Amino acid sequence: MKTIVFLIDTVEFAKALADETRQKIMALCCCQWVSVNDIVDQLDVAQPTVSHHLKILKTAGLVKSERKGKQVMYTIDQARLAQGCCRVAENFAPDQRVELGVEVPD
Amino acid sequence: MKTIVFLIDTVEFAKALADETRQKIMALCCCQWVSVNDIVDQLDVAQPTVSHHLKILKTAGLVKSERKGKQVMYTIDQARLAQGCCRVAENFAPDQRVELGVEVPD
DNA sequence: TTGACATATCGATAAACTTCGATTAGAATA
DNA sequence: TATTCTAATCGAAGTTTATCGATATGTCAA
Repeated sequence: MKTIVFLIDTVEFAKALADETRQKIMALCCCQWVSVNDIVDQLDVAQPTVSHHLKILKTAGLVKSERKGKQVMYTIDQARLAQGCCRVAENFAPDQRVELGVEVPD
Repeated sequence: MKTIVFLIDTVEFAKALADETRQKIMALCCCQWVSVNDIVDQLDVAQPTVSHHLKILKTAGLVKSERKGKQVMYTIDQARLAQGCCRVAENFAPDQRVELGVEVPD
């Protein structure tokens, strides 16, 4: 069996994170699914701008989306995001112990 | 005793990381002290450009520097970098277990 | 199928960023 | 002190990015 591992590109990862509006959007779709309009309503940003940022986040793999009727719902891909953080730490702070723990079922 | 905690600004942190040349520079000064000229010699980038990037990295707290004679030596502030990674993970992937381990002396 | 709603794409503009040559500032040495 | 070596700053040019209004696409309901 061939195992394909998608290594996160740390530059693309950092670029996706490197904007205040995008981090606000990420904060809104952390731990919940939100529509584009939900985000527009809560931030002082126009709808095309939100769509633009969501596209960047999605391309970088930081959010995932799902259409639900007329709406498109977004949420953070937490596993992917954690993976990116760990990869940056591994690359540039190898002497520190930054670990991606695994949830152990009760 | 008052404990002052400098919380990393995750936007500034990500912006500092969000450039290929800067990540190359970081790779070079990871786990070792290197001079500006060392970096210039190993990358295909002009000296003012390297100084510019080092300044951004330093302002963000990702590298520290020390003058040694004519030269200024730089190295990554690994603790700080790991802290930034953990903070991003805490903010945007709270359900994942990304941990900053503590070295235990033998 | 028509109308209303939600989101994506397009095109333009302004701001931010990267890069480099030229110059300046700082430190060691002859 | 004059010279040389190293790094920082300045100013300009080119590129990338963020933003928004206008418009197109897609989905549902009447």
